[in-house]
Amino acid sequence: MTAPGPLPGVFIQGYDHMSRYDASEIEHKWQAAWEEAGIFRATRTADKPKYYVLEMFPYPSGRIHMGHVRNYTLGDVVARHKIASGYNVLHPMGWDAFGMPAENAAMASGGHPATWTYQNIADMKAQMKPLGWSLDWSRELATCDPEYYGQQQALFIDMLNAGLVYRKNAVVNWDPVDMTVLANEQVIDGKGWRSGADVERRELTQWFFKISEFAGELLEAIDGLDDWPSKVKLMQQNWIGKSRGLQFSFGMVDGPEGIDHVEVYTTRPDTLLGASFVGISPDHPLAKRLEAQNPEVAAFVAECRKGGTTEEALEKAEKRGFDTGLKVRHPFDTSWELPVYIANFILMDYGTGAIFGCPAHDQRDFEFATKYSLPITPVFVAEGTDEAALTEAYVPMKSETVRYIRGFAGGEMLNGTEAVEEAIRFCENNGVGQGVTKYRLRDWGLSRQRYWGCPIPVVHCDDCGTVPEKKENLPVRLPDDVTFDIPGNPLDRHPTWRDCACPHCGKPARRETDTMDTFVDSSWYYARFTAPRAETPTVAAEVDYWMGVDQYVGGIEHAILHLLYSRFFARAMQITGHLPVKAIEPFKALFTQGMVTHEIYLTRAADGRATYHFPEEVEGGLLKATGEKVEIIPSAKMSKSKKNVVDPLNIVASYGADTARWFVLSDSPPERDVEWTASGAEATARHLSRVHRIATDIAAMDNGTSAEDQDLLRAMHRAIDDVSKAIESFGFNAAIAKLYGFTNALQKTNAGGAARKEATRALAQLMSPFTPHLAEEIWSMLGGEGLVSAAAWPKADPAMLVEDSVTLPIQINGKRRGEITVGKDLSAAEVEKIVLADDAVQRALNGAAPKKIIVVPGRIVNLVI
RNA sequence: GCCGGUGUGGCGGAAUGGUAGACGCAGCGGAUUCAAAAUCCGCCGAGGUAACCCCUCGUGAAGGUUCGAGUCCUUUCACCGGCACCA
Repeated sequence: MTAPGPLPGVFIQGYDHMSRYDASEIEHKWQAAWEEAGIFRATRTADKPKYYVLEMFPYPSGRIHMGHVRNYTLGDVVARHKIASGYNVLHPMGWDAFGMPAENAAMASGGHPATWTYQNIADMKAQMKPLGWSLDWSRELATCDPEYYGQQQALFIDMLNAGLVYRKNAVVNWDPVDMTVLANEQVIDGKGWRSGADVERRELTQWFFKISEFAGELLEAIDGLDDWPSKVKLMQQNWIGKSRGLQFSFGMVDGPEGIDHVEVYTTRPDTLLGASFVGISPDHPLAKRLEAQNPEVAAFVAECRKGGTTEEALEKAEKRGFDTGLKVRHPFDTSWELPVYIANFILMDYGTGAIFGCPAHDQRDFEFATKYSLPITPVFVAEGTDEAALTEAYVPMKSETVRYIRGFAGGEMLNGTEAVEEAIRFCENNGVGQGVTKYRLRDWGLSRQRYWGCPIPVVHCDDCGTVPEKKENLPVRLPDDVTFDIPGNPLDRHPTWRDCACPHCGKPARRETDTMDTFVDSSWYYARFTAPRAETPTVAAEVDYWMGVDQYVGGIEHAILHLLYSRFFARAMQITGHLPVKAIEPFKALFTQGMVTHEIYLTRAADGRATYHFPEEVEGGLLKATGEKVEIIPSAKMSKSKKNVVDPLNIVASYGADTARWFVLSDSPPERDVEWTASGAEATARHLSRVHRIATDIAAMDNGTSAEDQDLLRAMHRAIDDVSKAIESFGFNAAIAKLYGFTNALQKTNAGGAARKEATRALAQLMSPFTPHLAEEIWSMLGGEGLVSAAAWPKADPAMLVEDSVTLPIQINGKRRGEITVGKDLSAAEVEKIVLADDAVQRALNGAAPKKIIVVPGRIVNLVI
């Protein structure tokens, strides 16, 4: 990392007032003042409404980045505005502190994950404090603290007792590098989301949360999340994936012993007469039975499992099947027999793990049927066409009406949705299966074979089976004496940690050595913040008062997993008595912010290989060191490997926290990406310096009056109104634009000292959510009472927002041709008269009379000629 | 492939269906200065015009609705993001 460079004279030189803008001095001073006043400590009082603002807590990597700065500044603006607006604000901060990087660090350098993690927390906190966020640090928590994870264990036990947790054998994604299981959601392109290793499929006994039982409820409740981005809601809806279909059985002709049918699920029962084969998953019980008996099957199945789920594999891999030789009978015609294939593209986790293939109307089935020379029988054809040989599957939209040539229910002309419902009704009436609603959402596998996570508080006893630990024995602490020199789970190989007494019968027993997925930790921290030191997971009075979170702020990358898990946990905690019903949706409003991006600078070697350069190494498109021209890639996500990073510490050291805060909010709407530019940061620093100078000058003025006082005060009220509205609607870039405008007005005005001082105090207040330190400084310079951070938010006087006269543009046939200024209450008829007398209008009319005149009061006049 | 989102000056972006380009950056000109930095003032979509005026064009493209469209509708292109052998 490069050291903060010398300042390019932004606020030092040439500014020869007695007190120049020294960000560092100001920021330290006011942070100390806030600390002393304790104004950010959340208190529960009956006299004020509450407001809970929360940003997604960070992983303690040890270093904050610009994304953090933007995220926490966004939340801070909301929090500070709400404090000033008279709310008891809860704005806490903590650490998502369990997880693999700590173990990786321990493996790499031989230390202990706890040492590494707590050092990082200390470092990161030290980096965060100078940003001046209005956080209640007294509520700080770390998920790796026994104080936290002990309560998580209590919660887990309650959930276990409530039947929300269970154990089952399951095919899981095994990360061979990290030696751990990954949730389906944590497998990205067939690779582990952290290690990047190709994921294998293995069968293990795993702990699961019954989130799928809540699929319907979680889906329906999305409609009530009015203050969530519709994009996130849609992503969750798709993830939960509701489908309507028919579940039914194919009877087996000569099945292995004990297996006389194959249960399938289909969303297209209307194509039943186009069935040409039955496919089962390699993990289907029938496949397993055959695998045990037939080495050929075993080989095929093993091949499927090895092929795994990597994207290339799936892309390249043909649809492959293994003909089991078994036959099933078609439910409509028992003499019609279909072959049973084990197929590599069928997932055991979805539906029943078995399908019937209708090659005519499913491209995947079509390819499969072509490969294995299975019949391809169309069930319907496009309107106005006749049956013809197919070269690819015909898959129209379900809303499209088609002509059924092998339909068996409803009419001939139907759209897909109607046909499916008719087919389900027909099948149910004829005793062939039943209509069911299924969800794509699967249960949440939470077991991890890792050390640095919350131990699952259960005990395995030879006599009593799997029993929860007694609550009085919580927390089940992680042992300190562990090593990480070999992969795998240190808990598993610890000499004594596993040994314990059965909580039930007292005999010697073994602890569970799985720890919890870190998504568990972050699924309830929002509730824990309301009583972070309590000896129960939550405290009724506190959660009743503070929950739910009024504004949650974080990245879109958590749109599905974290947010869905949290919604599930809120329900589970309600069932187990840890949260009130009103907090069933934990996050009332969600805001997802964009990234901070930066140009990438690179030079290329002769062979075309890129070398990346830090922004500090580049000036004017040239490398400082060699003068070589650099290639510039615009607007890329900040990434250490591409070196297009800007260290917040350098920015704070060079320009101050207020500059960093202002700039990350100024240039783009918060939900969009913002590009960090050196010139933009410098311009921000210049502007803040200018504000300081203007305020210094005004503070030194006499309290005179002038004819322009009213104009300035009108501008002030206009600014109060605009900025307040912009803040409330997350238009922070717009709020900042208005603050620029108001500052310009303040600089140019000839108003008297009294009015200018009043306006400057208002400016300080309006700036305080964005640049709180400078705002305090100005406030105190101008004789503001107490801290501006604690002062009541200013209110715009409606009377001062009304202009006496308005300027109306005049359009002729929709094109602007001139303007008139008239009294605000002038009648439409009067306006018409004035418009018609206007020179530009006369010229355009050229003697003719207008066909039509539209007068929109206070807005515009349009003449049609 | 499906589902979203976004396309506006050199750049980031602003515009309840009502003056397109607020505000900022960059750039240009000027004041100040011995000079520079800093600061202040002004200009800044394209084209036409000697020029103020004024005129023409202009919000990815093509249509449409409307007195009036960046905004609404249809079609289309490009880019970004999410999802997927999901039965």
